Amino acid sequence: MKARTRFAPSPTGYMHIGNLRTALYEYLIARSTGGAFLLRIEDTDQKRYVEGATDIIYSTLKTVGMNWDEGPDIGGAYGPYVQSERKAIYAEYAHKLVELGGAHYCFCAAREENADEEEENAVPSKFQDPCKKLSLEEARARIAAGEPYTVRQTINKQGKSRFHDEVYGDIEIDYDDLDEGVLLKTDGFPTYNFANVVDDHLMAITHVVRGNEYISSTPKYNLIYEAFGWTPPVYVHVPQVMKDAQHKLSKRNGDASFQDLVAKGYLPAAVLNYIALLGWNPGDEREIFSLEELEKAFTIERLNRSPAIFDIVKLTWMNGCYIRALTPEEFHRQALPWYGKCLTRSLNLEMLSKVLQPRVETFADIARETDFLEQMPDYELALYDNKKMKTDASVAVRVLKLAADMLLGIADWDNDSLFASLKELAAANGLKNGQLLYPLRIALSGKETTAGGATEIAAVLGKEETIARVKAALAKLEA
RNA sequence: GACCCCAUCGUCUAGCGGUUAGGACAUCACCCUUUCACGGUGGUAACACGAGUUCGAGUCUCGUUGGGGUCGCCA
Repeated sequence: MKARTRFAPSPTGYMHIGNLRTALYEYLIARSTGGAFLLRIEDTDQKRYVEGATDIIYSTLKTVGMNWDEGPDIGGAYGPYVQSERKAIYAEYAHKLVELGGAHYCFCAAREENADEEEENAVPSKFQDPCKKLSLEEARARIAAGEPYTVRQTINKQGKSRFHDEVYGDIEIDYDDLDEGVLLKTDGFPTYNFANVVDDHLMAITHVVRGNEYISSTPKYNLIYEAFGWTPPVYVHVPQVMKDAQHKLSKRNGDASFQDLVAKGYLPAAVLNYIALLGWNPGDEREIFSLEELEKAFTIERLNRSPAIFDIVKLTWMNGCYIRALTPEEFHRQALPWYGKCLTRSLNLEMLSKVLQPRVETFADIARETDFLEQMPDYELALYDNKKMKTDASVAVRVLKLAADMLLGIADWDNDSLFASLKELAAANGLKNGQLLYPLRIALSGKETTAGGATEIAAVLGKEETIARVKAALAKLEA
């Protein structure tokens, strides 16, 4: 069966990780069945609209390669794809629904935003709407007189409502537990509860994929489908992405959005790969998936029911895998802008990339790994003490003098030549490699650990700076 | 509070009545090694609890506990 799915975000700001994952599952359901994936902008709440938010949605989906077949920008047979442009459609269907008995006009005032915080009657009662008793003629007369109104869902059914969800199975909810919510607001805009039903039907959506917070209200949507005589879609409710066991991942708590992660040096493909596995697994032990591979491997059956905690540590590991899988040229190309942020000195950047690629997990690690290249840090002479390498400050003085002389004569300033020459020098003076290389690395970096060894650092720094640092180190040792 | 959902190593998960409960991240040890990484090998670590069904339960049923969600003219 060819599925038609939709990603229907509201343009309220960032692309949240949970949203992106939902979009991914929608995309995968469409692609894995040879169906269509569409984009619909749900901007029925003008108060929450954020300038530029739709551009973030477009660019995020494009960045990760989730191309849509129909949408506001490219059109399609079921447009328009922006809800604010469909206002007349909702009004038409809302009035129709009233005639069909699925809704009624309501003149009650909106409840205060900050109504008595802790309602003393702890027993919440279903909203009892007096307007339900109004005759249609009476209601229409009041509307004609200019009185503000809403269209509110009418729920007169008794007993149990049942529906099937692809992930959660059969769910049963008592009709008495359903609220008669507003479908069309005073301003003429629909609420999500109404717009999504009308649009999903009109746009021939076959699979509705959304967060499981919508499970409770699904029976209400089914009532609307029923009243119109429409067939409800296949429901695929997905569990939440959590920050920890108690809290949902949300921008409000300062949790990372997709663009935050990219800005922190994560690769879009790695982020997408990681979130795909947050609630889905292939059934075997593969973990690294490109979008194309996900399209092939994905099935709704392997979606999970329990919430998943977003683990930045594992994402970081996975990002490291993606970075190492980059060709050296591609890594270098992507690293360049990051070098620009923290390095001003003239360095052998190709060599630096070679050293860094297997050692960084995100591009943001570059700054931490290269700080000493920009400027020698202050360091203790005790750094020269190393039992395993059998070195200390006095050994350092001796070997650095030897090295300084030899370095002057090296013509091919690259890692291989440097390493070969230094090895030879060590052998000629009865030294272990480490006794020569360890102090040299300290002299060049002033750090206990560095990305790359002594000769690699020398190759990155260049001849002039290397010799200058060795001389400075000698001066410091002999002071 | 009512209703709905969830429950396997710290985390993501496999498991669909009989397993030494598997993998990945993290962690620890060792190997490799010019430090650090990468890579390799090995280790520690889980079925929330209680009944029941069954010859046999992580797997099925019920309950308890814990957590989450819904109860907006937000989506």
